[in-house]
Amino acid sequence: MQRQTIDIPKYLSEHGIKASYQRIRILKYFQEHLSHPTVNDIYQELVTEIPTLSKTTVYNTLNLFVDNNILDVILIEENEARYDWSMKTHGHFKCIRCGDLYDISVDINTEAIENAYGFHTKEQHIYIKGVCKNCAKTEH
Amino acid sequence: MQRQTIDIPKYLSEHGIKASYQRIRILKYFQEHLSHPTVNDIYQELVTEIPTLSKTTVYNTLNLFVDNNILDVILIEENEARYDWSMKTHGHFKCIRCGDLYDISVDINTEAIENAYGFHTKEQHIYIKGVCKNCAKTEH
DNA sequence: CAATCATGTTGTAATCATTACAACCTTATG
DNA sequence: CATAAGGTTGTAATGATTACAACATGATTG
Repeated sequence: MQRQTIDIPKYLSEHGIKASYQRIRILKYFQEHLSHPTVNDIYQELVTEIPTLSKTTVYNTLNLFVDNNILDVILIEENEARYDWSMKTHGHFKCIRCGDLYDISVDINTEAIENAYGFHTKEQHIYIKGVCKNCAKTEH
Repeated sequence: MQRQTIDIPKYLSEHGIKASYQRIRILKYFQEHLSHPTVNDIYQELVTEIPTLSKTTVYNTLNLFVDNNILDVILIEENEARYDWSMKTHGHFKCIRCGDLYDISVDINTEAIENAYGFHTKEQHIYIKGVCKNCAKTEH
């Protein structure tokens, strides 16, 4: 499913969520930005267009979306959560120099782990920290 | 290297850390508990034997250990950090029913990722959430 | 041994992300 | 309209983490 072509109100209804204005705008943020925003990133941008927007609403909405499997939480920062509209399982790479966050295509064999340990997997999270291509270039 | 046989003061010196009483006791905590404690877990247990212990010291010491690659931070909880004395690369599994945290033996092909994206890897973190063997048994 | 200096520890206060809660507003339904 | 259910908002509380300054400790030098 292409993120760009999604009918957001319809998409919300299909996930059992009533399509309020704020919820539409917040999900639209993810449609327009292929990034991994924090609560504040979203709030700061939307509050310029929706002056009455409350940060609590952003929190409520993001939690609602996570509970309904529309968004994933990325716990790669030490102090705040980032959110990701994941269309498929992937991992994240954070550059410790420039701080940018990249999607990476990586998968682990959860079936082997389930067999070995008897676990039933719900989510898998993979993240790598290091130095990105650009930063590796600039200062050897 | 077996965690049980390590000479802690010597181990700290080898990592360029002065072996104070508090630092020894905190690292010893990891030697005695094969768990993934929070700052509070460590503080609560040690303060009974070291009544003057400050929580700030636990924070300072754990940050010091992480900076010197003795401990890893596990960001699997939404609200607080856990710490792990990792002897080798592995992943973590958190049961969403009982809340227990397990070590799992899993590795990803970082070399392939480095080649594909030009990243230089410093750390890799893998965690899975789901239902553990015991909890899967108790309620179908 | 005493003096001195660097380093480690402690407690309090501040910071900051997140949540609780109550009041208010909006929407759907009869 | 009237009413109820649900959504939004703002403020206050919570709780993990850090900043900072005072104090204690341990090593070094004369």
